[in-house]
Amino acid sequence: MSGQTAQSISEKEYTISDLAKEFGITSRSIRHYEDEKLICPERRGVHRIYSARDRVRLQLILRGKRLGFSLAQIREIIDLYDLPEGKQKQAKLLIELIQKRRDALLQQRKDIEHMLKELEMLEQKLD
Amino acid sequence: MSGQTAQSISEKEYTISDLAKEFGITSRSIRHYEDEKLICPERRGVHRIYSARDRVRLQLILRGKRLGFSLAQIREIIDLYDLPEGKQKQAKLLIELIQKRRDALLQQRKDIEHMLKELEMLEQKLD
DNA sequence: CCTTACCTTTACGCAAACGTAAACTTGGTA
DNA sequence: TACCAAGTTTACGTTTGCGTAAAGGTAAGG
Repeated sequence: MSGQTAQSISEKEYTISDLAKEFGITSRSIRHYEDEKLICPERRGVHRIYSARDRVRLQLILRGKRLGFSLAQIREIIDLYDLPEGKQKQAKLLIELIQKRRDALLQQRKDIEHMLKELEMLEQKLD
Repeated sequence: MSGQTAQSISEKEYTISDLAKEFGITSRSIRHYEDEKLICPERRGVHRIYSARDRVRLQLILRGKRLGFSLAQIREIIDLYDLPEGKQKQAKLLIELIQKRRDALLQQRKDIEHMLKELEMLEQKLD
């Protein structure tokens, strides 16, 4: 076990390779996401310590990647979640962003339905 | 109108810029897909002539792109559609491929549902 | 024949997203 | 205390997916 000595449960901590292994990526990738300001773990000395919250961020990043977003786009989206709870001044701008995002996702969902049907037909053709 | 003189209807032909305009991409991209063996239009002299079938291929390519596949992956998928109607010898191998493809798509669909819900919540937060 | 609009190939350029090697620090274990 | 696995930074290399000239061929109209 790594990074688990004696701390309040549910406030888990992770090393970079903990997360790398869990999500099947390299440490290099995770550091790269940090370079690109997508995640910013605590430092204990020089070592990176990832919180449960950081882990969730990483999940969001990977989900975004699976959906074909660029890291820059993913950062935009993630930043939406981190509104200081009071800064709704730019709400209108954000709504537009969200709208666009949703349109793209709905298109993707259509694309997926299409492909699934076509794969199904292909499979039947192969009997 | 371009590339439309007097030919049997439903056997339409398209120039490269016809398709580029229709799908909102550049001719350069289409030629690039050809370089990568994703599409292979007829040549009339030196000019490319795209059939209705080619058009469909291009649609498949773009759909694949929207889904985040690489051109190489898209070629694999497209090649599945072009089985010489008799070569089901490797059917088993193909079924595996299809299975994997479907799993990835189902995962993506989940991802999209996730994101759509979260975007919905975000939007409500901004009232 | 000349212009104009569109097509062609060739080839170098570039940003994104890491891979990879080098060279060093750190913290737990023998 | 000496060691070793795992962490760190720095920096250059690689692949993918086109962009973007450069330099010219082609087809139709005037």
